[in-house]
Amino acid sequence: MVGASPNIRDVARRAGVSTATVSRTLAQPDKVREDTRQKVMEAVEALGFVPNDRARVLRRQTSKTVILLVRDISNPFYLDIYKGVEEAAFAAGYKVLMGDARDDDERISHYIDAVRERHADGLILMIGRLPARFLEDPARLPPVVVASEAIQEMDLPTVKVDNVAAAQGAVEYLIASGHHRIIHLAGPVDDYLGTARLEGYRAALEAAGIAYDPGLVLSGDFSLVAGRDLIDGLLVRGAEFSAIFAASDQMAIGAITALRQHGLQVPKDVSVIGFDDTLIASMVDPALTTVHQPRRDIGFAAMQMMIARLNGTMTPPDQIFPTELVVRGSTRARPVDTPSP
Amino acid sequence: MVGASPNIRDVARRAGVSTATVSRTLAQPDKVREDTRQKVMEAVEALGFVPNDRARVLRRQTSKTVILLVRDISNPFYLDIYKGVEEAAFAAGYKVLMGDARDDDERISHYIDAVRERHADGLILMIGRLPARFLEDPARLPPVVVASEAIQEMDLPTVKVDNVAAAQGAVEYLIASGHHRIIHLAGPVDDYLGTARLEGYRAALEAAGIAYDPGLVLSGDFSLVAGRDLIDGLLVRGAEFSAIFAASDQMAIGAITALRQHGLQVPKDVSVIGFDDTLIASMVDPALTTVHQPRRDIGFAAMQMMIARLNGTMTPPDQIFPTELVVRGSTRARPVDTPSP
DNA sequence: CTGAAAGCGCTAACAC
DNA sequence: GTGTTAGCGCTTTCAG
Repeated sequence: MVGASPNIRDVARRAGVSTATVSRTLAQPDKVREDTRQKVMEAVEALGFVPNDRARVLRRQTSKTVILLVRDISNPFYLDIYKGVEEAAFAAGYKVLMGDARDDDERISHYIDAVRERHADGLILMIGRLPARFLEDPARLPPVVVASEAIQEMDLPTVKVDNVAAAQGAVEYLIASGHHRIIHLAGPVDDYLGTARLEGYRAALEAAGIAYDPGLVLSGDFSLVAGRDLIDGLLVRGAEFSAIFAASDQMAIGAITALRQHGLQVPKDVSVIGFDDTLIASMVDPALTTVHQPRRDIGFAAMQMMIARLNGTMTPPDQIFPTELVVRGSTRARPVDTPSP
Repeated sequence: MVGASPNIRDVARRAGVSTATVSRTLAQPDKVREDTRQKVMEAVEALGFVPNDRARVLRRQTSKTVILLVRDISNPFYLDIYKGVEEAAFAAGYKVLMGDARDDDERISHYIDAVRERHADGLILMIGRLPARFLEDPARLPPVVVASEAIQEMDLPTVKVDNVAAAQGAVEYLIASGHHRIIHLAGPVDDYLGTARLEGYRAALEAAGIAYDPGLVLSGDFSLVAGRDLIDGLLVRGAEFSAIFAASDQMAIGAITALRQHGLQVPKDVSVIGFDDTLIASMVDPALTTVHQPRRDIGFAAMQMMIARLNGTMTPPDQIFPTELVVRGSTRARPVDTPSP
């Protein structure tokens, strides 16, 4: 329908100048005489010229773009991270694209290759593992920064919170409230995030002299559905417990749904703690007690680290952000004076 | 640290062939003799060569990439749309990138320009408006398909549901259950989605002989926070109503939060209907009555339409998908026999 | 089946 | 201040 879009030569011809002048006018207007600039801009406007960024990138050898690869785009946890990344990126003239790994090796490879194919200059990873081919040969990795997660087999620049301490704090709070049989809805236990929070859970138990019962630990993928199904299964099997510590708000909310379906009330019958302090945590009923993470700050710092790497400044040191337990309505003390029936 | 990545010439040199042969080996292996191919592949492997896609695109004049631009990435509604788009894209060898418009003209322009700069071949819009410069001069738009929404001023290929009928059906259900004073939490009323659902609301009222009261219609941006704050404001002002029809699940859930904070119960005191049937609708308590949209199908169809456009096949006709009212626990009949106090 | 060479659209030296 | 020219890395005729 529409004719092929104009290129820099069309503009040059129309303005009666060379392509170099057009390029200069667009990039450094002050290096061009007033009337020349005028002519060029007129031609640009008339033709609706937009420089072909592919050609520009090919020439400049940098795309000023970064890809943010997340574990599961449907977890709202990543949204504020994204915003933090974007803020830092924008300030430095970078663009951000977001990709969904869905915990799938093929997809992960796909995005890593996208960077190697020069679609982007760097990759911010929010996933817990890497396909074997990259572990074997780290030279194949483009510039990478890990945010919130960690790749256990490799020493990559990382921005995160102290997940062990955060989890331990949450579980200690439950124990201090009189709970002893505490379920842990863990993340995938084969990667950092899952194991770190599980470790915190175990540490709190140990500190309180409570024996660790593997039967109380269930592993899921941080999603609503996982939380619901795991707790449902547990209740069907007749397990007994008075509290749940979930490794994400999503799993916590899913768990509450399952508890309700079995006629149990939160926090009257079961106390529940989540992780992340996403927006929905304060909107559900009862509002969720959860571990707050400074998501925006994490994203911002990760992007800054990325920029430092890209600029060749030596690898920046890892950064650890603080967390905070936000107590809301989904937890309460277990009445100690009530004798069991 | 790592040396610059190898290019096609490095591979050619190492394999002792021309760059053309390397290119051919990678693109059409069967057009190359067995032993040549072997030599080339060995060199590729040894060097860890990944073709620079920017250069390839520059030469081929097509990027096989599509950008999906959504209104607000934090609304889970878009996730299944994205999955549908991606499925259709993958089947046809396309990649999908997702951008967040945040209802902001500058961001919208940014993404449209990204396509015009050849980062992508086409744009799937899930936003309700376009910056003026594109309305004035449609030739400036790259290949576009609109999904779920509509740009009122322009006749663009569109995939959506019948929003008027869907909204009308939901409100008729409330009326049939005995509700008369029904709040409508509308979307932005200056674009298609907001006005279409409002129109359905009005039509249902009119059909039942209920006078339209503009004071019962509140406009928000489909978000959780908007739903909560609008209903909160209403209750503070002492408004009376027995039901709410929200233009999104997010607003409905936010509304329920506000109702609770004012001591009102759902559905005992107020019935609530949402729109979209997102995952969370079935997980909250009470589960949300809502209008189901076939999100995945919408996304899939939109991408197929995009591919048809890109292939030059004439502009495909618009597509309308059916919706369905899913009745759950957040609505109930208003007891008619109870005299008002 | 393979190689030489042109060129995608742009930028950056280097001249003038 | 502006033009000429080489070339970013790849694909694709066109010869051979």
